[in-house]
Amino acid sequence: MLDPKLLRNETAQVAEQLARRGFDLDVALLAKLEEERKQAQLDAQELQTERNSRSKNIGKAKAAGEDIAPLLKEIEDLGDRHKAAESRLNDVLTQLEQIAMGIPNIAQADVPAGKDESENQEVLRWGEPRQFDFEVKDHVDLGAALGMDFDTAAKISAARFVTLSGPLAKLQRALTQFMLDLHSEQHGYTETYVPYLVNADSLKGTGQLPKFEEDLFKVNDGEFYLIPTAEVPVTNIVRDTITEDASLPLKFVAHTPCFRSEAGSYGRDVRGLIRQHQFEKVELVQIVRPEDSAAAHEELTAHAEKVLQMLELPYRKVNLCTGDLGFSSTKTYDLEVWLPSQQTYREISSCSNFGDFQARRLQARWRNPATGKPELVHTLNGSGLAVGRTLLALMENHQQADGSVVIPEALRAYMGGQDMLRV
RNA sequence: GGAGAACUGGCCGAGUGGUUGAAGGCGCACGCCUGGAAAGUGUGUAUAGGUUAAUAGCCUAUCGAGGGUUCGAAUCCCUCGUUCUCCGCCA
Repeated sequence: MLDPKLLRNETAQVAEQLARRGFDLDVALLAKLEEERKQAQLDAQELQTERNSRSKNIGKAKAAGEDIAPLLKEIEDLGDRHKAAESRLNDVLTQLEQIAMGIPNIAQADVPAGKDESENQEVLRWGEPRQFDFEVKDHVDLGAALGMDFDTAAKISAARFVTLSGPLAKLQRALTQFMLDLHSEQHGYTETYVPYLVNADSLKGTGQLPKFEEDLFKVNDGEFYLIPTAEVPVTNIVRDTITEDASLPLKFVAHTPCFRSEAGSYGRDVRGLIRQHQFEKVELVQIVRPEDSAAAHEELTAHAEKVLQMLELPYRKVNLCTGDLGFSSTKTYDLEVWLPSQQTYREISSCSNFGDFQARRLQARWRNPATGKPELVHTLNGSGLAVGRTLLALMENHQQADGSVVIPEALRAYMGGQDMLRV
């Protein structure tokens, strides 16, 4: 959520900023509702004040043993008037709230303007895509011989699920362990275990609700939702809390499965592991002082890049343009790994700085020693990395002519010293 | 799943319908006292919204959350949540 004061007082500038990312703010409607809100609030408060003072007087009169009947008669209709004023106020507030919850974050100044992903700005490339002297297979073909089975998963559940068995299942676990160890031991994150079913308040806090409900799996009639990313439970650790200055920054790393309905993506990436209803991800989350968030964003992205580097996977880093930027984000770097089978870079990590946007919804604050007051923190997160996509990227990039897959050096300790997945 | 008890400010804790945003204590901040400290002592010590040039003043809300009763609710009623105890079940 944007700062309501900013939205109120600087509506024109906010609208201009939002237009940059293709969001059309209804300035006139907002101004009208704001005017109504002000009047309704004034009315309600005025009646409230009167009721309070009248009631006090009745109390005094009663204590003094006077007859309070005439006093009661005087304010017969006050209650109704007050209720009416309050319900008017609530109507307006609800409308304003709905609008506010649907407004995306404002992009930082160095986010390139653009309409869609084609206008994202490449920041850097790391590693050389390997030249193969044989015909490359994609991970589905490679996986068929190594224990990756989509048909069995479809029988058990549906399309967009997978079963892994044997060495591939172990490799996925090894990747997860490797990432968790790297971030917790080398990068200063606290390993964290969180619920995979969350309530609606948590999803509102991080911005998935109310706007993106169709992307989620709903459980038990809406009592819970399956998490689409660990960002939700982990960031919500600080919901409704005031963190002491000395404790900042908070850095969490969590491994969780992620569940996405993929409504609206029918026909896209139907083959293979790229787009699944259920996948594993290691997520990095940072809660920082506002002035530190830009630096933290660079740092967090570098932590995710480190994983790709250690796994010897070529990638590029892109600064998402305004049109491709996520709803809650002020700035996002995507890391895209090279996929030989597709001869292109595909997203494997998304690292975002949300500014105070999530913090405001979460009421996540810190006590600023300079002011002594609770102020909103900044929140960030990034995949470090999406494990399923890492698995497929590793298979494809490190495949051999005979269909076996070389295990990168950094991972071998997690595979009992094994250096290759043999067919 | 069943039965019972509880939920008050940073913490502890008083308060069963009337000037209670809330006694008292602890903690914290500043001052006095002291050679310095402790003790003692004085003052202050929430969050959010509105109004405003103002983090001045004023108004409003907030005693787990949401509804209700009432002129008036921390106090009465209902629903929900959380914690604790006992029973059942269970990895």
